Amino acid sequence: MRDTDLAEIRALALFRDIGDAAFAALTRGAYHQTFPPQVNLISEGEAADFLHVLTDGSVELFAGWSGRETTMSVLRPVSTFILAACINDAPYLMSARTLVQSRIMMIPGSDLRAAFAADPVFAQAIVRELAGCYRSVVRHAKDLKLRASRERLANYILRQSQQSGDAGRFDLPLEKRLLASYLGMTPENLSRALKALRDDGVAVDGTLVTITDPVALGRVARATPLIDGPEPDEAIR
Amino acid sequence: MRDTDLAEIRALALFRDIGDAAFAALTRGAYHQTFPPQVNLISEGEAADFLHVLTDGSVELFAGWSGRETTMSVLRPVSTFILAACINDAPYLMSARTLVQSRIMMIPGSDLRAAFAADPVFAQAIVRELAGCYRSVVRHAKDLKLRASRERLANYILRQSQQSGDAGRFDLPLEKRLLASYLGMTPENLSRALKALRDDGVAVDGTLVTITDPVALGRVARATPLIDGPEPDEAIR
DNA sequence: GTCGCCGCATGATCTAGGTCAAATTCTCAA
DNA sequence: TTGAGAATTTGACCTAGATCATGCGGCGAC
Repeated sequence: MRDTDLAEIRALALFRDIGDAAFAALTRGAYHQTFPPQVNLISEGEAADFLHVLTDGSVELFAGWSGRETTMSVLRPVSTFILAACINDAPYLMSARTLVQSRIMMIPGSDLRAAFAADPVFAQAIVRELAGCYRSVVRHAKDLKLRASRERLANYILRQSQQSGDAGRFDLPLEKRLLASYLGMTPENLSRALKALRDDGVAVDGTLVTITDPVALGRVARATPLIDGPEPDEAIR
Repeated sequence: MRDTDLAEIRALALFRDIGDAAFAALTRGAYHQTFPPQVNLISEGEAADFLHVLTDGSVELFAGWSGRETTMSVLRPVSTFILAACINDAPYLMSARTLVQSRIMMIPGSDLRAAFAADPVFAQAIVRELAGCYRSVVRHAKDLKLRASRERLANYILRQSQQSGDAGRFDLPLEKRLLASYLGMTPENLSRALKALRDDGVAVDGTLVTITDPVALGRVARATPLIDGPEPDEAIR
């Protein structure tokens, strides 16, 4: 593995404070690979063999049932995924695929569990990461159960705008059909909802979203930190 | 705290394998209290001060937004809750209230974090517990996003039946309005959905549910371990 | 008992959002 | 540049499930 890659990974909250020995043991057996777009990295139901760390690109976590499929999360660098399955040595509950060309480090689950047992500082970092993932899904579930689709969209736009520097203007970081799936609606309905939000201070041109009236949009969204953050999480950003 | 209580708690997966010193440190500052029904234990947004362990009774985790409210989970003994908020020292994302008279042990967050740092075995147990909670919410989210309400109900009935010894007959462990909220539907619609399932092998009389035709019900439910378990989790059981 | 409340069921109606189909725009490779 | 296929939009329509209103039945307070 390249030293520059290692340095970048070392800077992750998950690895920042652990001992050099533990870090070396973790990365010794690890792969760091580049994948083309649309590559299936893992499929739900399979055994969890590797902790994945996305260092560059974009990865979709999704799940399917009975011919249907839904986007659970879209990850940006630098994030870890499927930590929970890996820790518990359980089958994945979600599948993962690259959306664009992506670099991903894969750490063998056995190494992960060994390092976890050997280094208390690493254990602490793992727990923080896991707790963050947990809270992120809880937010997603609350969003789905408590809000109508237009409200979810309005809040998504506000969150996204804030994460892009709060300039009131940003590019959607994913295809609209995936955003629709993430928000729990159909692409058709997302299209209509975006048009409907014109009256509430949102202008859309292709992937460029502009918030023309933050107050009006805020009235629709009624954002709350208990659903919309801020908190470091692995949801779409 | 009574010795019998302590023994029971000690037997929890979370505490089973930790050292006596760590366990003593954890329980020294802990309370073990009995609460009447319908008592608010915690409210979302508040700071997380205590890890809660339900030792007897039943507790509802719920969340609200903008005048709406939804049941996220209903806990049975013995379960821990709000571990994630406590570990991260972050605000609760969910509120909790007793449904019936309940006994709950509360361990100060500071003690929890101290024990976590001091005892690697405890740290490992915490991570397992957290990973289980995470996977439980992911299942809930998949259930909500991938299934129609009747399908969710059919699967709930199958899960519940299995957890009650698979006799094909069990008592609903919660009020129907709470079940409806947990399943993401209105009480009216739950009532109709239960009636509709008569054609698919389910008979309901009050809180008593009887599966008269497991094959037919299975055809509707199309259960999968990737949503419906089995896995120790903190969802309704 | 019986009064009043609450959980639940049922019917009538409404609507958010899904489905289907067709037109339009975008992407990208030849 | 051009053409094929995909993404998106738009319109027409439909349905799952919400809402509203009413009635029933159990249960606790008095």
